[in-house]
Amino acid sequence: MKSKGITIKEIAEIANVGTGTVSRVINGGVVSEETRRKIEEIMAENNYVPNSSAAALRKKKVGIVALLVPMISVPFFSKTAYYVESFLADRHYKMMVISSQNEKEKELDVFSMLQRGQVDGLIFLTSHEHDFDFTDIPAVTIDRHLTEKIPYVTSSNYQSTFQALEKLYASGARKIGFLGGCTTIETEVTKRYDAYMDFIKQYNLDPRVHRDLFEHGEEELATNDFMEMYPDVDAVFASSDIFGICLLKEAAKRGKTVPTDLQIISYDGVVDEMTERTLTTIKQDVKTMSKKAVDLLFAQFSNVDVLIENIIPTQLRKGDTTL
Amino acid sequence: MKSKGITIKEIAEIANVGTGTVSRVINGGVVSEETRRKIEEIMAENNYVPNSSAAALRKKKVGIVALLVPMISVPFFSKTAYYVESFLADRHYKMMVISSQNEKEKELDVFSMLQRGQVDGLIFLTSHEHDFDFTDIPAVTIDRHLTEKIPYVTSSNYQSTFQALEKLYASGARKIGFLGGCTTIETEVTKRYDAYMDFIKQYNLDPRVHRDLFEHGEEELATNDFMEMYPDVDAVFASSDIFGICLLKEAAKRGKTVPTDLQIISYDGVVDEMTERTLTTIKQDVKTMSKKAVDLLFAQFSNVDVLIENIIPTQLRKGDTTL
DNA sequence: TTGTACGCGTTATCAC
DNA sequence: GTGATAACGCGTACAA
Repeated sequence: MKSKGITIKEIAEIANVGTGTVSRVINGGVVSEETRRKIEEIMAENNYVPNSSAAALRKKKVGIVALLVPMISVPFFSKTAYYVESFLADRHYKMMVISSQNEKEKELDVFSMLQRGQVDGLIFLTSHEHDFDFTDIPAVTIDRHLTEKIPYVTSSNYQSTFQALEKLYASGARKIGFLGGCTTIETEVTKRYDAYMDFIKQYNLDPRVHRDLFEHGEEELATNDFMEMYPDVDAVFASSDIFGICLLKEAAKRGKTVPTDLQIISYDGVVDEMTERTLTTIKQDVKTMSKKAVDLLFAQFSNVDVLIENIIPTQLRKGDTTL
Repeated sequence: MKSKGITIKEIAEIANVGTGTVSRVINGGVVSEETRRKIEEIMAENNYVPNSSAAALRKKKVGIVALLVPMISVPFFSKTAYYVESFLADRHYKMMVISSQNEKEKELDVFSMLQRGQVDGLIFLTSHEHDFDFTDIPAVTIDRHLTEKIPYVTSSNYQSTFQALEKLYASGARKIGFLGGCTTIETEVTKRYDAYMDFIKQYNLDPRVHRDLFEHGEEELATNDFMEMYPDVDAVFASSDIFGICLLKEAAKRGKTVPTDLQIISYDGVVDEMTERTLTTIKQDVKTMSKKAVDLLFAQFSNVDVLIENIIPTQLRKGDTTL
């Protein structure tokens, strides 16, 4: 099976036709029904399979898209990967996953893959500054407005957060905190924090913020720090589900009852089935976001103009962590 | 940047050398220090990048490995993907992810990718029967003993499960249940069930089993059914963390206190940070398993003989769900 | 140490 | 509708 690999040329010889005709059979070109059947038969008999690299070399297209994420094992990213892969598969494309672990070098690697023609396009969810020239490269970002040229998909971060905070306020909370990570650069996710700060100002409250360059895995410690800093909080907006869960644990440790002593709303909504008590979350529509990202990329493949900004609505899902 | 793409030939012309010399510079062949420096400079100036498809066509190697999983968003699989990707990256290989959703057609697609030379090798965690000819194909499975030729990596399913059950017994549990999914075919995971049945027999207990072809997402319902069937259980072995979490929820619903009324031990140990209360789990060493899988694959690339069976030890991690 | 020339397996162009 | 043939960009004998 792996022995040799028969070529299009040999198939052509056996069938007494030109290689062009065989190629047309493979690619669905115009071939008489008779010869098509004959060639297909011969291909099946010799279990011929076309060689990807050769086709890619000619067509200047490999049929692969790279997905760049900070860490594929983080639920939001693995869920995104799941949907992206499925939408790519619909178009007979494959997905290559690069888990950058926030290392700049690894992120750059993806761009070189693009230049080498190892992938046709790029979808990325990353948070580094890049001095790369993005002119004319087929790429889409998620949660990041990189340049005026690269379309991006994101959720209604600002609005959703603001509304969630107002909900907490309406339920009586006044000592509302913000807990979350941040990145070295501005992203769409940053707007969750912006919304919080605007809210605090507008409602004339005291800010209770813990926000830093946390690595994945440090959330628990960060949450502990947060509760040390603000032992009196009565509600917290967590900028990701992970922090929401950490808050649940931390509350238990400190004998605080959720949601009576402490309310929690988290962003993402990707751990529904994973938690013992359901978090009240701002649920991102990961499926729609992924579909949009794929669609935007293929629009670029076809040189179709697209909107740069694509905001997908969220849904506030009431769980067990709010009143 | 994407405009044209300069070729090795043009670089050679500019440098007044043959294409062979340029190629040698790229691939680390024997070149005089002087010309090497000159060529490298010219390559940098014209930001030349070698074309992947052309190189792959010649070398008959693309530098890509496919990872086939049922669903990339499931924690155990995304964690595996994370490690596999990182170990592949160490060897300058890329990872393609195929999320089969248990569809046979999609699984077959991966084999065709191998034949087409779109990937060099295959790591798969899947549960379908395949009449594919596995002779001589570079592949490794995880948790599945497919044929005598394909090496596989798994954890000590039987032993670990048996020991966990004995632990429950030692703590006084006598109405011990088994809750988990199963597959259409025998896999290494099946041995967790085998261990349970052997344990029940050996200790002369009554079996309390709910085990079926659950889809991802049906776990909650299945857990409810389980508790309806056996309202009197005092301990449950859950064949995955997901079921462990579902049991926690279900216990809460029914006013059962964990671990006094109900003890839980689950297999996998991949959701540590995700749960409010820490599950007592049989923790698989996913990192070592992934490394082993990658190593086994590359051994095949180099025609090195390898062990077919590779069992990675687990660790019973005491959490909050056992006495 | 270096250059030449051929082949890797396809697709696309063009006459027929 | 079909068959030659020329690319696609690179690696590698082989000769120099």
